[in-house]
Amino acid sequence: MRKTQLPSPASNVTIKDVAEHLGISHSTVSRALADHPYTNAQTKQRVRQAVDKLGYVPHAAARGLRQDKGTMVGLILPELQNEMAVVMAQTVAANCLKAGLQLVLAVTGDDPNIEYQHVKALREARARGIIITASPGMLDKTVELLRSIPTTQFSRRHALLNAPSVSIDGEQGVFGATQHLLQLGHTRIAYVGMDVDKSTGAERLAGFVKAHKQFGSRLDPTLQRLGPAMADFGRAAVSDLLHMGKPPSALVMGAGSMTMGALMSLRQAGLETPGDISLVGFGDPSWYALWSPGITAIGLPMFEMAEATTGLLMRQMTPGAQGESKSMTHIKIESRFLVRGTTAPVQKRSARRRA
Amino acid sequence: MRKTQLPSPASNVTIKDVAEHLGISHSTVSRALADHPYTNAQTKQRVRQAVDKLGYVPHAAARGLRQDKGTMVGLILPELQNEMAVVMAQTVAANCLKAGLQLVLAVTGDDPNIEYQHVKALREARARGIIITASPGMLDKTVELLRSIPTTQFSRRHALLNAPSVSIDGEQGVFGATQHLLQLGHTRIAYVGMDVDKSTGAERLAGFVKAHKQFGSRLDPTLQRLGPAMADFGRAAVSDLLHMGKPPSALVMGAGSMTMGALMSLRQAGLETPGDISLVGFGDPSWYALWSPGITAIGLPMFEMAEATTGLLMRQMTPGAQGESKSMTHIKIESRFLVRGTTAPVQKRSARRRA
DNA sequence: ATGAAAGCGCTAACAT
DNA sequence: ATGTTAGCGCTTTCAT
Repeated sequence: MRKTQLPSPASNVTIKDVAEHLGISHSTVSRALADHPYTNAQTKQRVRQAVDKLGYVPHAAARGLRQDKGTMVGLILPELQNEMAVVMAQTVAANCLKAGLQLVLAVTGDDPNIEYQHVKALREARARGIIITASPGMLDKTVELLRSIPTTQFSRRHALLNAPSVSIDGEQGVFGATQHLLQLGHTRIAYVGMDVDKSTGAERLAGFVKAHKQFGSRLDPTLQRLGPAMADFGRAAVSDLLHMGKPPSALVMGAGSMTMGALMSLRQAGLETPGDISLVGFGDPSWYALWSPGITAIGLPMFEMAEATTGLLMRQMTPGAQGESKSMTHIKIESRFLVRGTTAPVQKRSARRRA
Repeated sequence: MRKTQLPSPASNVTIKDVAEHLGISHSTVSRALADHPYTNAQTKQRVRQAVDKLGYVPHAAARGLRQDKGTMVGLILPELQNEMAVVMAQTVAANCLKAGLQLVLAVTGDDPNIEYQHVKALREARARGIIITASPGMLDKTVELLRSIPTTQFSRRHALLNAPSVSIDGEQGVFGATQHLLQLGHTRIAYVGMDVDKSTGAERLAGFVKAHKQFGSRLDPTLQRLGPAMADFGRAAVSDLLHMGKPPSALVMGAGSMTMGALMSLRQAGLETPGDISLVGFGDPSWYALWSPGITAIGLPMFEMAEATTGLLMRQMTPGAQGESKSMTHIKIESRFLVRGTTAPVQKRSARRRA
């Protein structure tokens, strides 16, 4: 079977082929393509035509080898399930586009080995920068690798990694939510959130504790349920809470996925908010507002966070700001407490159990 | 300021440095690292140690140049707002990880120029494969470029691009929903969906029309509202529909984002489902089931679709299956109709307007 | 304004 | 089992 002569498929056309076709040297072609200052305008024209005609496609690897830098930016996240992750991806994608870079998305599932693998690949590709939500058990070698790449931490902050960060003020957020409930007269408030091995988990729990202390309210350890950030854990934890001898009259959720689970559990138990129990959700997916009677929530300024993170990374990637001059920036963004319909003053009779 | 001698930062250590350090040839190092069959085990050991000690990091571009292939797979989507996009990204990410490839995520906003830019960059990087939801106005040069890369189309299908595809059977889905409503006695059913310039938009509308024809029900053109796949369009369209002299008694939504908008509009108008009006949503985000009374919906087997798409791409990327032997595969996946609480038999009095 | 030539870091013959 | 050598396609001096 003879090869058809379509210009596009199997294009191994190089800069030399173009040069030969035009009877000029390949370095002239290179210059023309790069819009080099001292290049004949007419030559440029001819080169562009030849390029089109022959279907020449530059070889990124060759260029990357010469210039010792790649064209990508890495975004390393534990998962994509929450809205925040999606907003991050969108924002970084938009900025990459503007900068002519490619976004490499990596999902770790919080597995330190997978995390290492991604960072390594990015480093090998001479990635321009990395935005990462560090896994709790990040490997030393990963940290080391990261030190040689402009890095910005997002959401979680690793103790040993000396890179700027952007995170939510989870303590303030949960504190506000708890305070709100306390002021509403609730005394048995439960907190369902993430394990303290994640910095975010620890902070949010701290906010819960702090609010109780500050209001002189007694803290019942059995009302705190910590686990993985998954809907199912939230569901199970809330179910369990509802079956206690003295169930809580209010719920503060410490993660978006868990809020989903809480809703499932409540629905299954046939309980209503805020009639039977008050609820403060975490995060603010658009449907929270739609839910009747509207879910009271710890709202995250997602776009603001994403922009801040991307901005921090871009700054590091710009030649000027690098080196010794970079003062470490750690941005903490406050959540906005959104009072809607799922919280109300404590009822006389406690929440009834079952449907 | 003298440079500290940490092995990691500013690592320009090459394979030659490692060789020199060990007093051997650089090709031996290369072989050791590549686990070449005829290599002394002890040498391998020493090489690995030296690599660790010197902080050598392979240069992906150099390797890529030699082997004329990159390490990435592109996922090109119009947006990330819907759950399907997230599931796709997750699935592709998981498969890339297994294959040791990197996922490059590109968001086009359905802009043909941006789309071209992304495809071009991927082609230049010698990407291993691409999964794409083609924009309605895809440029010819984009199509041409795509022909030289293993490509799989997802969701939408471009007429001129000769690549396998996976898509939802939108016609079947909307047909089923409409039929359901028709059988419930509804005669004034509105359809709010995407413009017909997208293949998906055209198909879904076709399902709506087909159901009416098949059931001998009259089709009122004023009950069809087509526009961009955005929540706001859905909201506006439904509001408008509700203010008609003779408003519809049921709504079939042709896009997930629009369903969100419809819910907003209904809430704003103070109407209840299914009491005042019946509603069939599109897609099936997890909160549909939670919504009381549960949103009746055209459910998409998202994981199945994502797996099928990825599988199709992987097959093309494997040496064996390429070339003339590839019979074009177009997979059409049926939606699952989920009857929940927002649809009911038509009421005697039509939906009242306003709150 | 253009050509000639060197070399980026790696792999893969080809020797030995 | 290891060393030598030749490029991969490009950018970039250095000449001219």
